[in-house]
Amino acid sequence: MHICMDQGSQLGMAYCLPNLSVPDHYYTTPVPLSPLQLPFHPKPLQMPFDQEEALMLSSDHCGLYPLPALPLGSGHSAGAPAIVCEKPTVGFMPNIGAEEVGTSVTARVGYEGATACNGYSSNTWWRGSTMLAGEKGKMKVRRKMREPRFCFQTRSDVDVLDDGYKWRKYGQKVVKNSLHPRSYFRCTHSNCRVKKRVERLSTDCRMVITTYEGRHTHPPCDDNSSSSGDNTTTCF
DNA sequence: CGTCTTTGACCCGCGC
DNA sequence: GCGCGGGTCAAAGACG
Repeated sequence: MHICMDQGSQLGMAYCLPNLSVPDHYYTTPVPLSPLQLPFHPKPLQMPFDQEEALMLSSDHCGLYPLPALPLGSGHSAGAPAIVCEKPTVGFMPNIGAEEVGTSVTARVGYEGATACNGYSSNTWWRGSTMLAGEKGKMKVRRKMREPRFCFQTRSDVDVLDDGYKWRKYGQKVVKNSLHPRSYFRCTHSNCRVKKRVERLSTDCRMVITTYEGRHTHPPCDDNSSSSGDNTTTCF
């Protein structure tokens, strides 16, 4: 397995460069990164996807804000020598997300950011936190801008990959132009508003697109015994 | 009985 | 202004 990521993400790990012009390249780390470790998820994912599958990191044009300490593949240097490879799709597209990712044949990881680059806390949200609990229906507080999003695509038989956190499903929706419903999950930890969406590619039902939104405010569950889709673990 | 999933309804943003 | 589509809520049911 390889991790591929474009320069936007690479730079985004260290700097905040909102208007950076980025060469149309992907960078492939020559070192196999296994297990995969996501920026928001310190615990390596237990991914049953094809070992030959390539994973690519990318970010949208304005999403170049600092990633959290990103030990892409713990033990491997994020600044390891990179191999430039062709970018498979259009260049530095805005709003790389599940929709865009879904057009790729290879598995890839995208880091989708909001407009603000000066940190997670400055994202222009219609703060849901301003809504009192039980003040439902006041959807004026619905988020206007999205949290930083990190999406990736894997080939897997299971929908929900174990990333070390405990999720609660709060919705499922059939989306247009997709044969498979999209599932919505929320981190069960209190005060943690991280969400994730899981859907399968209509063109390849084996491909699972997972989109994380937001950052966890707590460490992951340390229960390694949990299997994919297993919600028996405990977060603290 | 507590927790989680399902699912229909509701709300909002956006395009026309 | 209207309709469509995506995202969220919450009641009800399932499950352990």
